[in-house]
Amino acid sequence: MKLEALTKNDSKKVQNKIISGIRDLINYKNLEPGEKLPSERMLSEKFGVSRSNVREAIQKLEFYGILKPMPQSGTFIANIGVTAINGMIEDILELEDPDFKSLVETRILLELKTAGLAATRRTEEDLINIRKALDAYNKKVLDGKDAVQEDLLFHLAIAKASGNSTIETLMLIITPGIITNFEKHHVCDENQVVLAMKEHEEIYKAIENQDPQLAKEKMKLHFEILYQYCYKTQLS
Amino acid sequence: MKLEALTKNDSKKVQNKIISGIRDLINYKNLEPGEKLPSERMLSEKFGVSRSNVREAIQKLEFYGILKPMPQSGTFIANIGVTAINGMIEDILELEDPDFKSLVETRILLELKTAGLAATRRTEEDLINIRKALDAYNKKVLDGKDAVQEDLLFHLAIAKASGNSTIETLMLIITPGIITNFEKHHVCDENQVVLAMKEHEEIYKAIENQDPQLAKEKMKLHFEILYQYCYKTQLS
DNA sequence: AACAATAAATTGGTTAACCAAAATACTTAA
DNA sequence: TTAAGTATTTTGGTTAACCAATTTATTGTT
Repeated sequence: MKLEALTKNDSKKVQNKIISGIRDLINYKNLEPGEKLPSERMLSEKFGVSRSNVREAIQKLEFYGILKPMPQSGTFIANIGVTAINGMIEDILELEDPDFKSLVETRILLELKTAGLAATRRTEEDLINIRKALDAYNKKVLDGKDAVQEDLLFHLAIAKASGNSTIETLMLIITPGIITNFEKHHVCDENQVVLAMKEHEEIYKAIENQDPQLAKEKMKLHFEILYQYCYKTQLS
Repeated sequence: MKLEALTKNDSKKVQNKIISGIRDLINYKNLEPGEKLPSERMLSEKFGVSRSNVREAIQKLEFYGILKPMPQSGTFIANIGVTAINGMIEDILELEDPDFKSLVETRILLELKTAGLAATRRTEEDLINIRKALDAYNKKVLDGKDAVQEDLLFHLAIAKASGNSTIETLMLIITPGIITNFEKHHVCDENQVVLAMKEHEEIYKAIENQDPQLAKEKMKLHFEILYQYCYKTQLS
């Protein structure tokens, strides 16, 4: 058996090792919320890894809001308590790559919400942006070209119009996974792509007329086929 | 006027500059999906920033699934098309820090879903974990101590039982913002904390009995007060 | 001309030294 | 003893050199 490098795999292992090490430190030393983590140099020495590895792990935990590095001062533990940090890190370590089904399920959940919210809160500017995205999609489809991206941008425009920055962020996070899985599963056939133009138009109209209930319904209709593809049952 | 350092602010500006620079590169050079980005060294020189700055920006875009660094080979652009990348980066650059309202709105959306899904899909092991979290919360409350963290862990246990890894990830992402804003707004008073024990119990029972509709209803009830605090209207 | 072998250049990852701001320890003056 | 001032240490951030895997270019052989 060859001694392979497996650099990418290793690097993830190293990062998880550091993250769990930080968790243990917080537990063992019982660091209070708002306290400082040991310095990056100490951590790299303690865990036997490079300082850049430590910095990467810290950046990841920073993304999840657990740590906050302060220049020339130290990295501070978020003021959310030891118990929460333990639970969160435990979950973060176990996080697996999202499967297509869970992506779709989540996307539909978010999209139905954004459709309703956008209908309620959309500004005139939002409307213009959605219209632009819609036209771009139609043009691509009528030219017989692939329009997966334009489709996504139409939906992201609605997300932005929802006035909920958190949902918008979450939509962005799941979007790449959606696109790559779409292409992998060959979800979009010719009929659906053309049908979607009409569905999009109806969604747009509902948002324009500020009818949340209708916008939600039309969005649900729009996702019916995709949902059935994943779950073999109707979208309730 | 003093020439202040503003290191933290600057570093964000630098990162955005790099990210938009990368976007422009992709547009201008019209890099096809799956192609390589210019090397980190070239980018750092082109943008007049350090290579570590470039690496950080790349790591951020990696998180959003737009870039994928390959050791000793290059950083590859996700196979999601130029248009989608443009739209996504545009949004990422404009992303603002989540406000409390949007956090709560999103949390309720996710929690109602996880409650229903957990009721349908929970395993025996899930049930045990939820029970544990529930007991931990009760103990803290009965001891008259703060139990915000234990509360969150109860809800995260339900999220895990939902069997939807994507939603679980999203819950984790919004959790720190929730906790810090909770403390800022002093949302939890004594009455609610005690009342929550009963509500939690009912949610648990519904999940145990695999009654999705009831679980969702009980969860909605559980969030009623918080929602009214944010929006001054009833949770529809 | 085509292909295999080899050498050079390029790549992301890693390491270690350095920087300026910040925190701490120490000294000094009242 | 206390408070102010100063020197030292510690900190995250930055830089540049280095590493090994990879890719590309070159050379050599048939």
